[in-house]
Amino acid sequence: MAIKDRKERDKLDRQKLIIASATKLFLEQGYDKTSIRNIADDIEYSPATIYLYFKEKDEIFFIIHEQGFALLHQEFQPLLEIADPLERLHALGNTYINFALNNPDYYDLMFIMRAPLGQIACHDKWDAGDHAFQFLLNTVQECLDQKLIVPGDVNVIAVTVWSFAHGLVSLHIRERFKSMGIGSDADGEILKHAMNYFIKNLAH
Amino acid sequence: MAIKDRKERDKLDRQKLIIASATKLFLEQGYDKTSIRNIADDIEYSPATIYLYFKEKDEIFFIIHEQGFALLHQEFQPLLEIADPLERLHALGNTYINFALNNPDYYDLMFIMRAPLGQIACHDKWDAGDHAFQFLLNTVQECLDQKLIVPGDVNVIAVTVWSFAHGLVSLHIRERFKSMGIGSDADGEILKHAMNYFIKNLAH
Amino acid sequence: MAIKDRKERDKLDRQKLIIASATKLFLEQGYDKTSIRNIADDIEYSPATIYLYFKEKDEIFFIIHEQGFALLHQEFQPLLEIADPLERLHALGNTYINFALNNPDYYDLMFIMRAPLGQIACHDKWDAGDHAFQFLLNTVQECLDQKLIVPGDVNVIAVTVWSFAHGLVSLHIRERFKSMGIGSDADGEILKHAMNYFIKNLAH
Amino acid sequence: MAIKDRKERDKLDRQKLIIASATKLFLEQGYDKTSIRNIADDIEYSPATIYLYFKEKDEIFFIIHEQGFALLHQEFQPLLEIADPLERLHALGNTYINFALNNPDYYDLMFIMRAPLGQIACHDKWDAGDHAFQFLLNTVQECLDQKLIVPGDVNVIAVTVWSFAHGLVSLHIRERFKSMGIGSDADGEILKHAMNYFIKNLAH
DNA sequence: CATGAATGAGAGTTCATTCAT
DNA sequence: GATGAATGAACTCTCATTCAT
Repeated sequence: MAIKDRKERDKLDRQKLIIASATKLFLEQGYDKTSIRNIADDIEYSPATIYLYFKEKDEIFFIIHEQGFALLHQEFQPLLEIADPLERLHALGNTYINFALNNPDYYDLMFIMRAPLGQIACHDKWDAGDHAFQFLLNTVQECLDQKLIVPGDVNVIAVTVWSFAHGLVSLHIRERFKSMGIGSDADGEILKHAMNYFIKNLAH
Repeated sequence: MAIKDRKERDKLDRQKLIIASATKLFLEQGYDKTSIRNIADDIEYSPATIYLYFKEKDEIFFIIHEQGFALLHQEFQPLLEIADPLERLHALGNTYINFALNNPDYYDLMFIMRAPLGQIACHDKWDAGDHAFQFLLNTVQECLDQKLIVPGDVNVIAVTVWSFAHGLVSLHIRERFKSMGIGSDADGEILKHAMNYFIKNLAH
Repeated sequence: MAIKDRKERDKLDRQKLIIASATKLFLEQGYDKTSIRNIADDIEYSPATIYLYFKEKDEIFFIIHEQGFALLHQEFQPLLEIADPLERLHALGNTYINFALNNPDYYDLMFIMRAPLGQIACHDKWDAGDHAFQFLLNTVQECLDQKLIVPGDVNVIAVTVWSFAHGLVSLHIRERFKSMGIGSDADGEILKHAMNYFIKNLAH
Repeated sequence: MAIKDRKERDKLDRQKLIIASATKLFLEQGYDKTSIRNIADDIEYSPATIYLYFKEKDEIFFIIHEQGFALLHQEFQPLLEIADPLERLHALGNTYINFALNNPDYYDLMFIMRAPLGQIACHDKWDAGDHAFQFLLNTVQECLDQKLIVPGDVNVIAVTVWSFAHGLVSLHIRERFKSMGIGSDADGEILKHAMNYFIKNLAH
């Protein structure tokens, strides 16, 4: 039994090793430029070995995808302790921006990239996302209940908030602000200012 | 003369054919995965033929880009006649959304896709984009001057507006609302509602 | 009749035009890098036009080949007037070197390049070459008759002379002296010195 | 252990196979016209396989080059034992000719073919060549010291000797003697006679 | 279990050449 | 007579993937 256990543990270890390397490379170079061979070289195994643990390249990236959502979820945890829902909403926005700025490649994979993933995965994949959106919905609902924000349909408002935040960071990540010559963007300062302005409006 | 004309027309037609196919494929598969061969297969010409009309792959991308901005610019024209700046701002947002919904391929290419923004091209290419952003800036400034919106830095506000609109349509285009199970999105109705809510907030 | 004549003349003119351009490009860039399209662009005709005058690329280069031999032949003419055969032999060597240094691409095509030419051409092509070799043979024979050089078989001696001269210039043209770090070669001075030494030996 | 050894041997065998094929094709068609595909077809492997053994096309060429020089170097070894420098010089010439006649493919590659002499490679590659030339220089110098040959600058004389030998074999290899109708050349007899004559002159 | 070896498919690009007009 | 348009075949090189060992 013990032997079997160890073997399983070994197997998991190597899976983790692969994912760790893949994540590293992916975050460094992006999806397309991360090849199976790169990963194999990095972990000093042969490319064929990787196929013992994962069916195909996309499967690896599916896992990275999930990790991204796990990470985002984790970042959201401290927010639960903020009592005031409006304040919590604002913090949510800032946390979202920070996550995107600190993990642009995760963000890209999670919210921008055309998914290279098989359909089957589709359902599971978004559990984490759904969860996060629920959190947003709840917070907005609380704000509405306490009349802290301009009244409206809760779904519409949640979509508004998410869209705004996503627009901010995705234009930043894909460098459309730079193209437009919007200056102080490099440090992401303007993103915070915009978020402030947006929340101020909302709270009216 | 007539013959010459027809030939010119034919040539333009074939250019358009290539561009149309390329646009479709770029959108469907992304820039990297769209090969000259794919395009050639799609239009049922040989790969070499494409090089008779375009110097290199990037040139095709560049032209599509430009066309997209030209089209957007055109859509913006009628807005100049709206006297009230807040009303104009609202119309601008709706026009932007409509453009994105009607031309998701162009929109993707112009504002979402990561693509080799060739150095030389970079400047010219964004003239159109700059122009559009200027238009937004001016409108926001007028709104501020007439105290129609919550006061703030004009750049921050413009970025806020653009980000919101971009977030809306890009989440829609990349089907992240669907993934989230946000229902009535198919018809894009929710986008309009969100825009209404956003503008109402702005106008306080 | 006159019309027919003119047409023929026109045709020849255009052939010459093509050859002139091809020669220019060939001498500038070498055989492989000279494309039909280059030539067509240069003479401002379409590539297809060139095929009205020549069956294929090689045919053009066959003619250039012939021109090279004609040119070499021409350079040899003045030597006929040198009465002393040894002196003539020396001058022949120097002329050969000069021809190679002044027309390295012709030389390459004539004496170094693996012929890309059809077999048929083979016979005619070398008439000029034969002629030149005859001239060398005769001169050597005269030297022998007048006991001006170390005695030996006339063919062997001719081969010796030609080989030496060819070795000199071909190592120079293909830059093997440079590779060897033989310094003053750039100006070709060493070639002349070697020729002097060689002839001095021959004359014992 | 044995297994590992065999695998290594197999690997080397396949490298040799590629090199052999490449050498053959390079010679037959020239560097430019020899494609990786040609080589792959010839050895009945896929083009991609070749890249498992060599990083790029140039590397193959470079290795062939080196091997050629190693072989030539080896052939020169016995000559060191010849005490008389003039005799040694003569033997050197004959060895050079024999090397060229026995390995026309290598010779072509080493001394005739035009090929992209990659920058980095350039230095190392010619070490062997330099070495051989040094050997020639030393021998000539000894001949001069012992007053066995016509006096002159040692560099000039070495160039003279090398050029002569190179001229002989390269005209032979590229079949310019045949074209000229110089008969008994097939067996290479005339080359030896020419070498004899040349040395006799030198020794005067 | 791990891998060395291999490959088919595909990338962008260029070229000599052909043919209907 | 001249050409615009087109193409097949070729190029070097990379990649995800497979399979015998």
